[in-house]
Amino acid sequence: MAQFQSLPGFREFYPEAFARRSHIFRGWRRAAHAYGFSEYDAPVLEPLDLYKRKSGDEIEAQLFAFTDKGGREVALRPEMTPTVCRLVGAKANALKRPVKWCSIGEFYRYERAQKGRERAFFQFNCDIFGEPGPEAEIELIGLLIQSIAGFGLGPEDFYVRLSDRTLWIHYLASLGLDAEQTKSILGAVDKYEKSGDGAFADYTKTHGELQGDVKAKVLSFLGIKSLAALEAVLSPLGGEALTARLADWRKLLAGLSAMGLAEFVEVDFGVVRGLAYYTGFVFEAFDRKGELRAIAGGGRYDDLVAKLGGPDFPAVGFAIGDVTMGLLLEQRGLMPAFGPTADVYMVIGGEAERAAAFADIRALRAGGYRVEYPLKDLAFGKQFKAAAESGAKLALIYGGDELARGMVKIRDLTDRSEHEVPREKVAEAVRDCFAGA
RNA sequence: GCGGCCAUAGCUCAGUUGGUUAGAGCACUAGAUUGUGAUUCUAGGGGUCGCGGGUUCGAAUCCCGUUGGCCGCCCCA
Repeated sequence: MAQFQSLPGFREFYPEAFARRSHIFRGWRRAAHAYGFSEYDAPVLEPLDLYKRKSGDEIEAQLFAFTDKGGREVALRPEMTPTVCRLVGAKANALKRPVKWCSIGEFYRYERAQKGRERAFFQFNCDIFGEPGPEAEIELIGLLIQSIAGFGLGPEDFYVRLSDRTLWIHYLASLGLDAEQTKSILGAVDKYEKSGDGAFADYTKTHGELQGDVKAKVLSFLGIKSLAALEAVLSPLGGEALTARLADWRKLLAGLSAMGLAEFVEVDFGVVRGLAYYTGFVFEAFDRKGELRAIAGGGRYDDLVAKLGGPDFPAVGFAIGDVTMGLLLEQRGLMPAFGPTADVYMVIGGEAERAAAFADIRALRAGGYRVEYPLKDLAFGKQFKAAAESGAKLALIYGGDELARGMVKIRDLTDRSEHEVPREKVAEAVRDCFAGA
């Protein structure tokens, strides 16, 4: 038994697990590439204040935070958003807009691990800066969907729930609630799906019982699942801002629909996102069966760049976690099989033939083929077995008989056919075999 | 931070009312096999039974503690 174990919630990636992780990363990068996003990265260790500024002092309890040898208060990054806001804010005036950036990195949160949540995890972060209108949301949500659908998942597997903190705040104000009450109600809405009526306990404790009709209206608003229902509730209230906001909604939904993504998107005002810094549209992606944690979450945060010391710079972004994403792909059988993979396996007669094989092994590898061979002399039977297990299409046989005649025998492991070629034509023959496949 | 369940080989698990040197399958290594494929047969390596303490003539087994895991609560950027 190993004397040392990894820390709780931290993951080790043996080759098979690493292959799964790479598969996920590749899928994300493929999507981001297609959508024209540029990849960046930044420090894993940041000043603690960066997170306190954004989320308040309480956040420290959820962080891997400590004082470094220079007396600096630091924290392992729990998320990318504050960092990317700093990066963008520092060069805001020099960046061509819209700024479309993405990154894949590991994040750390000092929390109890449970299904779909670890203390160390990877996130794919995508953000668009510099575009205040819903055109940015169309592009970003399009990318979010592609980043999940690209693995072979369809609208029957996952969907994006779309909501709007701006409209929630408008609506609660119209019910006569002040800013503090609004904040508290949004907290309750966030919990409502899980906790039911108990979600309002915190509100009741600080602000007293909600009036019966106000509560009924909140619950009814929370249940809105379509643009038509939204308009029916809000249109009577009138007002320029509200009218403009509803126009944004129509634009967003029409855009996503025109992209052919309507089946992936559902209006759902039960979503508000826990964090208060979101300022407009918010959204979360879930598996359709509702068995897993959220796959992804995001929204607009127009005030954050300025709050962290930059200029006013509108922004909208999302993050997908690797843990839930991986669980979903495994559940649906969409993780690729893992195994050693070679294109060519060299069967070597003995020490004398090894030197000849080495020259061709190097040449084939330089040509991009994946070539394996036994490191030590093995009986032919073992070598053919190893060749089969390596997944190679071809076995090149460097035997004493063949080499004496200046030939190499090529065995196609898929159909067990064999033919001989002159040694100097091996590279060419291999190329032909793969070209014909 | 709080609660429930769990911990035996790399993996999946047996292990009798507490009783001699803790087992099986899979996986791994080697041989049968000195020129042709996933079979078969044989052998081998691998365990402080999570860790520490207690009860007992004797503990993988019973008790306490602890660490870790899974699940839930809080939280979820």
